[in-house]
Amino acid sequence: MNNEQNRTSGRQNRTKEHFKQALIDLIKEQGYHSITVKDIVDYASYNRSTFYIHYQDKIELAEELLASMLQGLETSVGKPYVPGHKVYTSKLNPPSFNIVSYIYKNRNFFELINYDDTLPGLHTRFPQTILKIYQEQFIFETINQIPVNMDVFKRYTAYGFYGLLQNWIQNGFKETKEDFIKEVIELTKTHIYSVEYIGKK
Amino acid sequence: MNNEQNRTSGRQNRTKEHFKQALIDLIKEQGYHSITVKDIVDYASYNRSTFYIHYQDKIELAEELLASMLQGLETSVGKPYVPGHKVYTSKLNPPSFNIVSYIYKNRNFFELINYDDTLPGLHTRFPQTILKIYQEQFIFETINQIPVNMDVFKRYTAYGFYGLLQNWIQNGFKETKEDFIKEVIELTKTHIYSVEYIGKK
DNA sequence: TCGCAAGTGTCTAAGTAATCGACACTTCAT
DNA sequence: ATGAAGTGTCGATTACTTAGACACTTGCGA
Repeated sequence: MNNEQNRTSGRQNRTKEHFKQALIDLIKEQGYHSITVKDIVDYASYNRSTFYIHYQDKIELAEELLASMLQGLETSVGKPYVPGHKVYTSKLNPPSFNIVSYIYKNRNFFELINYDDTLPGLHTRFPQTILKIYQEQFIFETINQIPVNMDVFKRYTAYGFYGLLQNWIQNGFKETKEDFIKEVIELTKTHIYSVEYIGKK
Repeated sequence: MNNEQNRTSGRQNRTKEHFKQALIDLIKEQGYHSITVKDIVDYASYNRSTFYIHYQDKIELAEELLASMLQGLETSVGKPYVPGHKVYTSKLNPPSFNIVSYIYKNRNFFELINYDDTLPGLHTRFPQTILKIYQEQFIFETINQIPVNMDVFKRYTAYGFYGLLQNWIQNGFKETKEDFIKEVIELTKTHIYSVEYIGKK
């Protein structure tokens, strides 16, 4: 809407993206803690002054990178999924499908979970975000016609799904997106036959 | 040397690199021919005018990309290799090793050989460059103590090596750099026992 | 323990890369 | 034939990036 913002936001965002990308690559190369601001600007071919125009320090960059990726993950899954008395296990539910797509699209970032000295908070906040998505996006009330504690069920399935994701990522995305999804579906079929949403009316 | 050039060349090069990277990604997404200048600047988040500051058209960008990568390949192999009466087949000769490293480092680019509608000239000029390197870098006169036509020998081994490289790239770099190199060494051992350079004095 | 190398965070003046918007084209499909 | 989309160019404007200097902190080796 504001012309001045629109005209320049592209440049600013572009620059910040380059710093983020540099941070990702450098973490893989040398680990997070040993990275200096100088390393980042050298890698991204910017002047050190430029870095401080955009970020207070390395920590702020790291936090913005993590927050933006997890935010993107959340927003990429779309609207809450309401099956409405319908068996859905013949194909992966849309939110999980979108999660897989988003992670694959940004695999360069998510590969950071393979590293020990990596983005602070990644190893805790990534699975938490998966769980949050499950909690917010799924509206089920019974599983296989049996009422269940949905809070427990969502936590269980979210972390189970996270475990599979982690394995997929750590193995370097050997399976295609489609094969991985298929694998998850097959697994799900073995113990979940239907999920139901009991509508109000 | 020139201060004014040094200060600004970083910014220019950075921008051009972004256009090159955008072109690589877009070729993989939609093929070379359907890409427009607008696609490139949109993808790289630049204004269309900026593109024309740096390049005349898409073709010039494509040619510069190809030329710079093949130039980098050539210069990365280092000095001419002179074994001097020494058996070398226990390890890969340095030039080939450097070629493998360079390709792996720039695998994002070299993956373009997997595509049909790809960078014009890539499929012909890439192997030609390998051959050129072999022709310029190797100074051998006998193989297994037998004098050979070096022109024929270099062409034969260069294209053989190229075939292995292509397979490695097309399979998504499944083998590590080290494993691939080991494989080439083992193959070489089966038919080449020694190469010699007959010095003048 | 001293001293020095390397990094941090901040600031200003200056240069220039990138932007916007408009123009006159050309293609191409409807 | 008519409009949508892309091309190539230009000039004026903007604001991003730079260089360089400053005072400070850290850490390590002599």
